Amino acid sequence: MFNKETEYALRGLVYVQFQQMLGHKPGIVEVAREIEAPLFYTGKILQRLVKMGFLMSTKGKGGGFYFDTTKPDLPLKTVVQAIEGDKTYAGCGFGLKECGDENPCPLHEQFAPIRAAINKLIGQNTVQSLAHDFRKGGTILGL
Amino acid sequence: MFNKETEYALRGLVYVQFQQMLGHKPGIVEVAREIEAPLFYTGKILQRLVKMGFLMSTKGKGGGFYFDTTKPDLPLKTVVQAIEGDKTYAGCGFGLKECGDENPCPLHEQFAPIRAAINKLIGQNTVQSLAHDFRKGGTILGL
DNA sequence: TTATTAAAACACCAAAAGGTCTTTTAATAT
DNA sequence: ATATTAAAAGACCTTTTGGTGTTTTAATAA
Repeated sequence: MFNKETEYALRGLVYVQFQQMLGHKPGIVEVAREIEAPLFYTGKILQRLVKMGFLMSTKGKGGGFYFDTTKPDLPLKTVVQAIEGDKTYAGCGFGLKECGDENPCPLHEQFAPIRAAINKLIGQNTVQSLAHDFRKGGTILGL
Repeated sequence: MFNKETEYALRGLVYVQFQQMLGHKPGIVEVAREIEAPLFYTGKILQRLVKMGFLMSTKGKGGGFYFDTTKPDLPLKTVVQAIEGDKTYAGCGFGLKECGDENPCPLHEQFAPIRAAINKLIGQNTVQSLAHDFRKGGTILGL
């Protein structure tokens, strides 16, 4: 579905938010271990998320990653869009730029409801809502 | 949705089948032009499809690509699977190997119906059915 | 004020995806 | 037979993705 960077980013963000709910500010080593993603790559991705403004961080002792609680909840779609663009949830199955309701590819009509469902899913679910679900147990973030 | 190779392959296959319905056996140059894909890359992809047994070809004068009409219709899923595996229509949104009904990621339940719909779509539609639709007009294969 | 800690910055590397081009082989029409 | 045509084979090349590692900077606790 999504590329590796997006997958690690989503899992990492949900994990950080989950820890924040517990009053903890995790660092790169902890996040990478818990979401079972490559250590250095996870660090790079978290830092990119900070630069993109999705996440905050502090250096030094007691440092780590956390969310600005004054900001609104973060929809998955916003993160996906920022990392890999809209190719996953928009765009034609045949790769045609002109494909649309007026000028459809042979799959367009059948694909439209699926695309709409994906859009809805990643537009409505947020890092916060998923962290909340995760906290209640029954879901996993690693392996 | 799909990667470039898959997109060009699907468009190319549908175009070849469409031409076959008209009693014509197109070559690389014609296919690449009509589906508006890179010439040499299209050639490479069509040749791969021949090696994979999805398509037939003859060299020399009057040569080109065509389908073995004694074979059953070719579902898109078979082509997609052969080129890029099942990552697009199977697998977890969070990239977790263990994710499933027993051990779900936070998105699993919501994603399940979408994956099922994609599976159905590419499992039911075939190169032949799309070529038939294309022949009736109203759909495009290029741009 | 100086160790210590942890993120930021940056350099680098490997594999895969996407794409181009030339040479070889096979079919066919003359 | 041979010229012509068109696919097959294969050698490269570029960009993107995925990943690793070291050095620098900033925060804090002692």
